[in-house]
Amino acid sequence: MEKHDTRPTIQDVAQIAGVSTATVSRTLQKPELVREKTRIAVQDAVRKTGYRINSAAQNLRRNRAGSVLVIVPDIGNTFFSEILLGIEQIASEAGYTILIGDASKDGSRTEGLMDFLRNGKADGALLLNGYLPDQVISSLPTSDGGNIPVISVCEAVPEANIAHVGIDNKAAAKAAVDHLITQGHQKIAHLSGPESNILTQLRIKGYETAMREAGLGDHISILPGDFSIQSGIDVVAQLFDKPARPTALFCANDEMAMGAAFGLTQAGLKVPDDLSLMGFDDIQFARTFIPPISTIHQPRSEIGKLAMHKLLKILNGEAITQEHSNLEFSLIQRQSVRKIQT
Amino acid sequence: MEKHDTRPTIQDVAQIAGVSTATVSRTLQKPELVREKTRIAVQDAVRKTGYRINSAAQNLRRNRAGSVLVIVPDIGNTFFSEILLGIEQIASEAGYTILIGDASKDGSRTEGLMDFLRNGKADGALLLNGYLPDQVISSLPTSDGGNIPVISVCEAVPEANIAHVGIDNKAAAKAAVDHLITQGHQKIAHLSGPESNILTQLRIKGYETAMREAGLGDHISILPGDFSIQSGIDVVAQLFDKPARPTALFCANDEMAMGAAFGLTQAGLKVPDDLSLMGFDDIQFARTFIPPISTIHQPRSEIGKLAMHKLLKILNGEAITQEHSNLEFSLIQRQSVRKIQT
DNA sequence: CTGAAAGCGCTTACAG
DNA sequence: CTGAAAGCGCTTACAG
Repeated sequence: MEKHDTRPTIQDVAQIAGVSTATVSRTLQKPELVREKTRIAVQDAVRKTGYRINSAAQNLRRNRAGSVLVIVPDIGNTFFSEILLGIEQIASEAGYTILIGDASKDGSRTEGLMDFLRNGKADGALLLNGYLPDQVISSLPTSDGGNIPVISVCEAVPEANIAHVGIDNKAAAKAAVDHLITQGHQKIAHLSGPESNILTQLRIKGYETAMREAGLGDHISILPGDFSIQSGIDVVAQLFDKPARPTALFCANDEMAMGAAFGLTQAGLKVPDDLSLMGFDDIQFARTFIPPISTIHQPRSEIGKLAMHKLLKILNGEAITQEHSNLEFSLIQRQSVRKIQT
Repeated sequence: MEKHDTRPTIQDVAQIAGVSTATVSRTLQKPELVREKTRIAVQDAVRKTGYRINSAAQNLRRNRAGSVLVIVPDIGNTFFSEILLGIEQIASEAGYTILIGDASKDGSRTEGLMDFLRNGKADGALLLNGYLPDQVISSLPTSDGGNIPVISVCEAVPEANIAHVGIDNKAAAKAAVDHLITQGHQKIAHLSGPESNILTQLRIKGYETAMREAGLGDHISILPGDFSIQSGIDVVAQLFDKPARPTALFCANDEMAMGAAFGLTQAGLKVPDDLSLMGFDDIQFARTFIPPISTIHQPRSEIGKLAMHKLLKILNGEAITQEHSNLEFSLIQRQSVRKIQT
């Protein structure tokens, strides 16, 4: 059993292969530069010694970290895991490692996590939490191309000059509400996310647009939530307060829709008989919830992959920041919406 | 806006402070070794230059990676996120960074991920997936204390000489079944995890023990599942095949319990009226599922913290491997189990 | 196609 | 309490 500090180095390989360390390095990094015979000798020596590159040395020499930081608001939220998987796949193909930082919901840890960039522990960052103060941005190191190697995912960072990957949230919210309207609903309320959140604002806009275009402006009713299951449970009481109780509730995410269904059940009401529910995101549990939740599907894996691809381009000095990409969402009809005869 | 390759180094700080790089390093690492006046001068220079340590250089010099690998079978599984949070908290306090590797359910990627250890990209590993072939273990570098810096979490790795943190799964499964028995159930079936899984085996043992001790050995009925929601849905058909349909089903995890509830609902049956359900793990969604799932709670955050603490000890050469620690579980009664009059 | 040599940014044993 | 110097393990421009 070899000791930690006894790992074979490039020196050992060079000695055994009878070449210089430069040749070993070349064989490993750019084999096409090395004569076949030499290459084979080196590869044999690598095998014989069990040599593995020392990443710290390589990174120091290459002036990079070999890793990218992914900041999520909450690791415990299933919405992010598929995005992470997409990111990780592309990153590892490119030889990058992923550092996952949980920024806690209030975003207060974001700044601390950004030290990873400043310390050179990460070469770039993917922000899934829509939070990045201007002063933090300006303190960040830039990539070779002179760009800030940071990309916002799903939640755009308002005003920041960074690239973004997500979906058209306003259009998606409108599609959700349009669906409810198509099913005959008119009194449609909206359970929104936290006020300051950019997604909240876009989804509210989509809701309002759909309602107005259908001549339902008078029925617009926005109830404040915070994306948590609990705020879905809590909204049920408010629903009863209304003089004209809505027949449908469009929730800004699936968790709140599930919470609302739970609260309704506790109050002796049923979904969709007593209230139709639309969610947003299509998280894993929405499909087998009772009843299964109709929702907006986001292509999470694709979003993660595209975001990482873009970041790689910036790191290679190929791309410019500031570009926004929206991927296709889709409407998933399940059993939480009932058709109303009109 | 400074360029990436223009970050201030310890040299710059030394020059401005009028001291040697050694003194700067000491001020940063062991301030008590430096005279106050000197220390202040250095700290001023650090502030003035905006100096941040270069981790790659530090790690190279210290012959460590400064990070630990956490292997999870599936990032998308909410069960792991709280464990991860616990791990991350302790790790970051100790100045370690976390690399999360998704091993995919079949464990086939585990070996690839172990290259992080061999490459020196990680100093140790936390295994949440119960898989580590012997030959991999013997190829791993050891820590200063001569121990293998790997700890299994939740799922013990059979036969491997590595430390472990989790709960007493057999006792927990027995407690779950005892609860069902206390509620008057006799025909209690068990939906198990995948056969080869160590947790599956322990939970089956707990189930069998509880049944036998209650004189219910004849009612033992083990249905094979795989921890997925789908296998919970699929089990419903098998339930109907039985000559004497069970009145309760103990599921080896919450996802399968939720799947079973879903399948039952689709078949026009209700939980707990037609079948009582017990889950295991107490994942986030169990509490607000309809009906809320009775289950076994695992102290996930504590498990993560303890595991990371142990790993740190091994990395510091303080602890020995091979030690097993079980934390307290608890039985959570919710509404998926009905009391049977006897 | 290959090697000698410099250097990436730190840390630390040694000497004073 | 502080500094000069060696060295961690790589990569690469330069020369041949």
